[in-house]
Amino acid sequence: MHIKKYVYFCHMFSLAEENYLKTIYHLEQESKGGVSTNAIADKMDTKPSSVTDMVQRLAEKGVISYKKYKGATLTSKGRKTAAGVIRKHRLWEVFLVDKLKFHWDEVHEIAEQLEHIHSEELINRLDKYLGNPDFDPHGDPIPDKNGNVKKTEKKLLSELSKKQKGVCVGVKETSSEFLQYLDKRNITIGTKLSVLGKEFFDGSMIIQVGRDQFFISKKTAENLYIQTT
Amino acid sequence: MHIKKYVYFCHMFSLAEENYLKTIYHLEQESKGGVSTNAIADKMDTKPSSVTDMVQRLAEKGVISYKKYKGATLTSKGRKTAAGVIRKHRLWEVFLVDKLKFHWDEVHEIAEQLEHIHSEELINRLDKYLGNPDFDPHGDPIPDKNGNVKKTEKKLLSELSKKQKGVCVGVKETSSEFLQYLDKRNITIGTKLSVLGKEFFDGSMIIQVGRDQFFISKKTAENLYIQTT
DNA sequence: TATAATTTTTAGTCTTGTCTAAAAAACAAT
DNA sequence: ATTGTTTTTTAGACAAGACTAAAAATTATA
Repeated sequence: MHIKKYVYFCHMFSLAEENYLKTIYHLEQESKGGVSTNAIADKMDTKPSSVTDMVQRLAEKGVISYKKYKGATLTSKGRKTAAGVIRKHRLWEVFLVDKLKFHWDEVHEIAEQLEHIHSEELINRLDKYLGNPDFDPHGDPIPDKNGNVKKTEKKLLSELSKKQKGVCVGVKETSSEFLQYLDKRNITIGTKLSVLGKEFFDGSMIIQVGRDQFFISKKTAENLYIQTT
Repeated sequence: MHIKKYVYFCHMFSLAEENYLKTIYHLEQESKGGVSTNAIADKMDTKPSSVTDMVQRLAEKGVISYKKYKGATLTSKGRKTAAGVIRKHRLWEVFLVDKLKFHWDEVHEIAEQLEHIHSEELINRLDKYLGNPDFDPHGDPIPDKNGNVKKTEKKLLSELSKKQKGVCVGVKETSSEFLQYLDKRNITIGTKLSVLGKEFFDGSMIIQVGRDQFFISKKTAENLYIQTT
């Protein structure tokens, strides 16, 4: 429990605050309405009580709106801050893959640290140096300087039905286990694939990639973003 | 005052700890013998009492040796850790200047943040990407993976006497005021210069740079490293 | 609608890293 | 050798961010 003693006006956010904002940003997109305390705690691997505490302080700072028991929502100021952190994360990922030749399954944790480096000038120069990329190595869009993301109409592979074709444009899950699994099957951003069959009872699929055909579980299909063609 | 309750064995150092180690490393080189509490406090802009506290905890962790009232000295483990931080700092500075085209007076603060990113793989790849540089943009040597620095026989400009010549190989002071001052006089790493005259009573000098001749204060001369030729 | 289960919040504690004020040690000077 | 000054250390407090245990609010269930 924290007792508020002084009001302060600093526009810099701590590492912990930035992580909370980022998490709330992501959770907001998945589920409409306020983001619940437990959902945040789950995603951040902390306890709900810690979340309540922080969320109340963030509300005081004006970056989220929050009513007790009703969950949290980002204000426009909060959303912009969160998008800024995500922008940095994704730009650094591009740097790590394009320039330092890291593999796409190795960059997440390092980018988690780099996203908290504070320097507007740095990120602008990095952006330019990388050729103003629109997507990170996992196909996620990079927010612009104002925090805007152009949304693309992508679907989960699991939403496609038999005979539909498309291009892999991103992954939802970014764990190295999953990414390495995709590598073994030669699936990466830009890979063309088509659905040969879909099983109703377990959601599994048979897909074609190049001249290979193989089985894909529901879980896999729910973590691959496709742009249908 | 901190009470020690549990012994722990983690080999990761916090941001604050890394900064203390780095500071002690630098202070050790300037003055022989243990580094005093006040010296650390001065350099880090903290209070001596905070230093005592931290220094005692660092001693428990085995990275410095410390006797009450006698100052602190890095152990080999501590020195290696400190050199690792400095290695990262300087490699990032090279990146910022060489790749992102920052000016040498703009990189210090950003590198202060980047030096705390934890990833061995990252720094090895960065090193390679930059062409395994030996010196940072200010002429300071970059420690190798094991924390060893090859020492060069450089002198301060203030140590030279009339008619001696040399090449600027580094700066001691790295404030942007000083670096911008040097820029105005076209002095940078690699600049050849010669001492035309030296005034005894105030340590000022007349030097030649290219076809320009100008006056230089004692303070300036004490912050420029020269390799005599 | 009353009760049970779940979610969320409060209260209190802990750790790291900081601070101030005061005590103690070390150094300087008569 | 005693006194004074400086340096260093101790003691106690505070803030951020986390935790546990318990209380309160909400939601689900019968």
